Amino acid sequence: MYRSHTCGELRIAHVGQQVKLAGWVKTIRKFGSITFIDLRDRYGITQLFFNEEQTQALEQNMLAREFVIQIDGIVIERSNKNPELATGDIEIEINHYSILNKSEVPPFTLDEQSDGGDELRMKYRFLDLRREPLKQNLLLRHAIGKATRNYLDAQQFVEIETPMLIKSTPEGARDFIVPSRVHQNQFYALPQSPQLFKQLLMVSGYDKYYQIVKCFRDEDLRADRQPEFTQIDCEMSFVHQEDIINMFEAMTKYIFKEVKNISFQEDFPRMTYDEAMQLYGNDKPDIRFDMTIQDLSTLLTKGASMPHEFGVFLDAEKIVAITVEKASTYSRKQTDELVEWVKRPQIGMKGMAFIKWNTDGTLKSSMDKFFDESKLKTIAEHCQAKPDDLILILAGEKNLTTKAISELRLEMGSRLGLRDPNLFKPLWVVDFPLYEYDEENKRFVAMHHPFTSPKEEQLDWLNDTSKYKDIKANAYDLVINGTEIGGGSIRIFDKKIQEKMFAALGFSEQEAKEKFGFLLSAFEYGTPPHGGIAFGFDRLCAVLGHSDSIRDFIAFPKNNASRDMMLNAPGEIDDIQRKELGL
RNA sequence: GGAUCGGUAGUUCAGCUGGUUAGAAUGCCGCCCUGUCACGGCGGAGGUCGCGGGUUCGAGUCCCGUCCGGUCCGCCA
Repeated sequence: MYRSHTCGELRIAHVGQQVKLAGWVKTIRKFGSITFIDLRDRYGITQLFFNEEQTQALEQNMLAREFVIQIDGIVIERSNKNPELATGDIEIEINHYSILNKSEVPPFTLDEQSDGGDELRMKYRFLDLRREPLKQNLLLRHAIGKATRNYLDAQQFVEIETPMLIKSTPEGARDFIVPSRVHQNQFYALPQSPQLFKQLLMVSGYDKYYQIVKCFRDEDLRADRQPEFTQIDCEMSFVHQEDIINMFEAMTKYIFKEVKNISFQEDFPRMTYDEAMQLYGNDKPDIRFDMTIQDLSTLLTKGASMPHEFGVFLDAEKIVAITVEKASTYSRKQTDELVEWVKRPQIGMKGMAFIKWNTDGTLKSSMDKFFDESKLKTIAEHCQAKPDDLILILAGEKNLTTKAISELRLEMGSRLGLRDPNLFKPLWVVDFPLYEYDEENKRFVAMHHPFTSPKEEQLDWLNDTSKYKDIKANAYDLVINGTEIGGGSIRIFDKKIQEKMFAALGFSEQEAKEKFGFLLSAFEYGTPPHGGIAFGFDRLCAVLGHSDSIRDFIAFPKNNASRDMMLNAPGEIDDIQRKELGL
């Protein structure tokens, strides 16, 4: 027996017991003839006490950080207790210890706050995972997964696995491709999601399905995007949008309660896509703070109600503003800095105008040459500003300006500390457009995916290209704190409508049959009405863990360039493999 | 595909307008220390300044190229 207890469980009540512990040497603190060692395992830290005799024995053995040791000894009460530590009331007086394995000096410290850089810690991920914060993240992930399974199991969902080696499909993200050895010059694709399989399972009659499942997308990465990621993938039959939203709102509440002991008393608010875009410039609004966007286009563009000669506004397609409360004291330096911020290439604005409504009632702006004080006041009032507020105004091309004001709003929220990570503000965004126009390829593409059903009352509009941009879908996203946590839709279950959808997306009948024939075929054998949702499991973990980066919640993540720094993958394959695969 | 920031001791970083022998902290090694828990004190070792080229009397510092990493845009139904 290597151990009788873990390093996290001994308490004052164990005093006097003979115990065996095993773990890693975290720190060694030597005081002449006595020594303290913090022994660590995943359950916690227990202090070991080496008396004079044992300390002398230690010196001969060269114990060092991260050695794996086993000890036996007696639990004693500490004379100096450490309230910071769960086991801080006791320590183990050593009778005997043995080194189970030695360790090189780790390349970075494995404390709460490591001294190592990202690159190094990724390379030695197995060491980084010994650190408390990452351990907590993985335990949180486990707890969320467990709560999810508990909830769905109680609701009679069945977890069913779907294949990883499937067929490449058009639309959507780029597929990861796996060459087939048996069938030379043919390729499998790894699933971007089990979308089609879960729909087929509905046809098969498994009316409540879920799976916590890996998905793969061969696109460039971000802090919140990995090439392989995990979804909580769900689908239900005989449901309307309302049923899905209720079911998974309850699941979300259950997870928060189980994992964070946070109760949401009220229903999650709902907002249409159009409202979200108008008020927040964004389909995943962070509603922890207001600072909603005011549209000044009708007031200030060419031919609009207020006459003026400010060319930037006259030439603009769209003029929008946000009101930053109690920020009228912003200095010239601070506003200049904000102007530079919006001019960065990532934002891409040419400039920014602002109005300060001072506490003495006067108004000062960057456009004083063009607007007298009464006009400034009209604009400010239009923005629902009050004295002591600062109004930031952006003008330009419609899409760019919308995106920029949305980013500016989030930036101001961050700067003013309005994005409290301990506050969770979920909402549903509903009524997404069915189609989105792809400027590059001059055609409509499915905003969600090609199996999403249009609003029933707009079904006829599928026959009229001019109405495509206005068709809304039975699609919904769950957003928490500005992060898209989940998204889904009620699916098309009628073969004719599905064919029409494929046609609208520019597939020929031949192509549709080739790519999705099995689905169309299944639609001929009794498909129930169905819909579902998929949650980004990694993102959910990150949000609950108060982090922006999903990497911290994945045991072995990839870096920004899709590389596994520890394995140094991807790598070359040898000629024999290459030949076998016909590459 | 693009923008941007970075690469100097094991590690995290400083190193100004180019100028003696490239520093700090931490880690590591040695000595001292009986109540620490970020222990403390004293001493020591440790560097091809990512790589290649160029400018210069002289390059960690300036220029060009390249590789690697971070963040973001495009992309991600």
